[in-house]
Amino acid sequence: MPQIAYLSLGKREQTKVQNRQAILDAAREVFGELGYDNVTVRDIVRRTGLAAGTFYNYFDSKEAVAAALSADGARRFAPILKAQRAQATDWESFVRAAIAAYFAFLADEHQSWLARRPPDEPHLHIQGETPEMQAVFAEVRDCIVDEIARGGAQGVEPDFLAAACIGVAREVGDRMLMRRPFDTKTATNFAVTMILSGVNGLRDK
Amino acid sequence: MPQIAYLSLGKREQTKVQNRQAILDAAREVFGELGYDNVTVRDIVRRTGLAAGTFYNYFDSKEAVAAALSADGARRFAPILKAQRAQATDWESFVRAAIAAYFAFLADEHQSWLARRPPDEPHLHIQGETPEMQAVFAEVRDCIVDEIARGGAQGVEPDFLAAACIGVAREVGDRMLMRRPFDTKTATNFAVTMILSGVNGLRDK
Amino acid sequence: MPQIAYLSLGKREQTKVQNRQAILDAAREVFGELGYDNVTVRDIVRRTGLAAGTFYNYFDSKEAVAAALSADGARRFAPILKAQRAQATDWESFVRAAIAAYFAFLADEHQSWLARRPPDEPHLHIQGETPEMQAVFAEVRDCIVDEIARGGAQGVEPDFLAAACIGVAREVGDRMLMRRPFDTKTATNFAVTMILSGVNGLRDK
Amino acid sequence: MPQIAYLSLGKREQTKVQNRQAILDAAREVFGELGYDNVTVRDIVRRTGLAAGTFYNYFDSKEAVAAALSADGARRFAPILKAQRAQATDWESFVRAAIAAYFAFLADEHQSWLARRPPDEPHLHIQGETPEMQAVFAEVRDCIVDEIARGGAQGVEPDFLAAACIGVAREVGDRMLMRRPFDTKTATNFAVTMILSGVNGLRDK
DNA sequence: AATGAATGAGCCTTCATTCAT
DNA sequence: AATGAATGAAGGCTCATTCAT
Repeated sequence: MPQIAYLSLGKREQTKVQNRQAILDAAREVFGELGYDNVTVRDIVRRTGLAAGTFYNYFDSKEAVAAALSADGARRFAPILKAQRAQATDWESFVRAAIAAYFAFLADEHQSWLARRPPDEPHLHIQGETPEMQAVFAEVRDCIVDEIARGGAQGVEPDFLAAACIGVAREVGDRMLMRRPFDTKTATNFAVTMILSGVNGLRDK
Repeated sequence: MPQIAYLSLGKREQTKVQNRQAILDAAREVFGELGYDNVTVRDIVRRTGLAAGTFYNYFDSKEAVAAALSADGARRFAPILKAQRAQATDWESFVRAAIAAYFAFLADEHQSWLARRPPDEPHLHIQGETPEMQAVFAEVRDCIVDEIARGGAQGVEPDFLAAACIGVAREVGDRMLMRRPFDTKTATNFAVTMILSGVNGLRDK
Repeated sequence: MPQIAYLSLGKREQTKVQNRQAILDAAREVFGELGYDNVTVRDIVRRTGLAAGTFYNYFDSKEAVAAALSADGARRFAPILKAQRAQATDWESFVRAAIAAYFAFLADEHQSWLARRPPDEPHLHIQGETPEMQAVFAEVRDCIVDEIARGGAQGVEPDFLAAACIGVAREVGDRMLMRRPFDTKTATNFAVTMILSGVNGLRDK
Repeated sequence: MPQIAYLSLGKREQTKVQNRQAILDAAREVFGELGYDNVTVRDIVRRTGLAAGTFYNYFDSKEAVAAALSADGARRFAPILKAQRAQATDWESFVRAAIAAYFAFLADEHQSWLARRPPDEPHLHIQGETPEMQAVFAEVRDCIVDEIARGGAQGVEPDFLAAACIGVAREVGDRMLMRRPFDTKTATNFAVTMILSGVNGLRDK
């Protein structure tokens, strides 16, 4: 018997964890490749190499997997966002913090995703709308709306502003992912400047 | 017998055109209602009242219908965009023209879509990403990229700028559609101000 | 074009009717062989030679087929029962009429069923509880309950009596089917005498 | 260490017996609740709290469990039937004894089954055709056939008579179970009178 | 051309059964 | 022995597509 019991897992538990992770990984992949709506449970299990029925030992449905990925994305992103925001004292630094966090997460996510791919695979279009990215995204949105409510951009229609910020972050982020290497700094600068200047313009009006 | 022969179609051709249009209309509807990915060929055919097999006399697949709708959207949008651009003499007025055209088309499309619905229908979620809207969207993107290339926003990373413009337009546009009545003017002002100020900020840097 | 239009069916309609009948026939068979609960939709279509999906052009589910068979059984049995009852003036002749009708139907049903079988097929256990037989059965039961209520067997617990009659008819009927040739007359005599004497015994008590 | 060795079982053997019994009990329950055909091995196992695989240490399949239950039912019923028959000196008392034994067992079985249920459970349809009940039933049938063969009802077609007795017993028995409280006496009187009078009528003929 | 039934691949899900632990 | 995850064969059902009429 292992001495540090709480750290060791029996072989059974080990494969269980591995399988669960394999399913999540496979799901993340196919969601990215085919788009969430087009993915079938079979697509997911096929990629894991597991048997069809095994999937249902771990998740009830495709939706359940998506929810798990969502939660996972949010869970991993939240600390990053939080850390960045901790340093933010004003609206400007807040915007920079949030955007930077988002882009960092985005880059990291795709980096690891690319790393897992066999290098000779043709060109694979990566779709942005995976469940976890949506979750991360929602978090940023909330964060911005929150900050606007607190007066970060007084006199500006909050709904539209949040939407615009999201729009800039999303599209510039996607653009950033199309270049190698990922240059989060440039992208962040661009997006932040654009947003802050834009807001100023709106305020003056 | 029609008097203006070069405008008339034989009865055969006439129904052919009608059927084709019926399929396109039905497709537009169900794409809007169920979301492109969730729509089946059967959904489309059911709404036309045509027989299942007839569909294949006109289109090869759902994708083909989507492509046709795309083309249609672009075809209807192009003149609008062109007219707006014709008046634009500088970068500012160009941006305003393009955004205004996009929002106008957006509002019009949804307006007519809503009008076609029986008014007592429960709550119907409108899905934004119909094929034709994507096409319209792509056209705007091209237009912006084009203009940037011509020097509308010198010194600014064109890729990112186009992306940012698109992001703002798309998200603010969606937002606009959530309010009744559709207020294209406010939305346009917002988006245009945001973009122009943003670009100025980027230039100064 | 055929002259007697209302009697002719296009080839399409013809196969449609044939297929529907083929499904019903196959269903009757497998219900009899495997027992209703054990039968799958696939069992039914397999026997027809049709494709899996074709089944659903005709019926929504196994239950729907069962209902159709039920209705069919009842529809074919009702006139027989009615005709027999028409001659019945008293309780005795009514019982005889009902039992005779039931046995006649039973024999006929199995006769045609046997006829359809290839003669060299091994020995096949026929299960009595097909949906249509249940329907026929229910009709007889109603009929008896009805008659008892009208005073055919005064002083006797109607519930139990109907149950007992049904029990005798059912079991003796099954027994009859085990012999060749089917001897409905003997079986009817037996069941009727048993029931009538039994009822007399109950009355005297 | 147990004192009375020949009666005691090692702990290993003890749980073995217990598990086996747990499976049988669970099976009896679910067979009664869902109907034999609808029950899956998983249903049985779930109710025992044992692991899925454990089931197969005791039985090969659902059918094997059913067989065991059958044997069990027969084993418990046999002494009752035997005791009743011991007092029977003639055909009449034999019939009464057999029917009474059957109804008593029937009532007892369902009584205990009902008792085990939580009283507030909605409405639960009790399915009659559990394997053990079939076994008990078969025993009665054999018993009757046997007795007829011995001359209890001379001059009457034995096959049909046995069938008729079975039919009456089965249907009246089912009827009895539909009323509360179970009135075995009335049911027995009814069935016995019906059968004896019926037989007399057949003999006279 | 239009029709609409037939087709069969493929999806989701359940389940009996096995087997490594 | 007990465990419970893995397996893969079905089963119910839908759908794109074909094809005889």
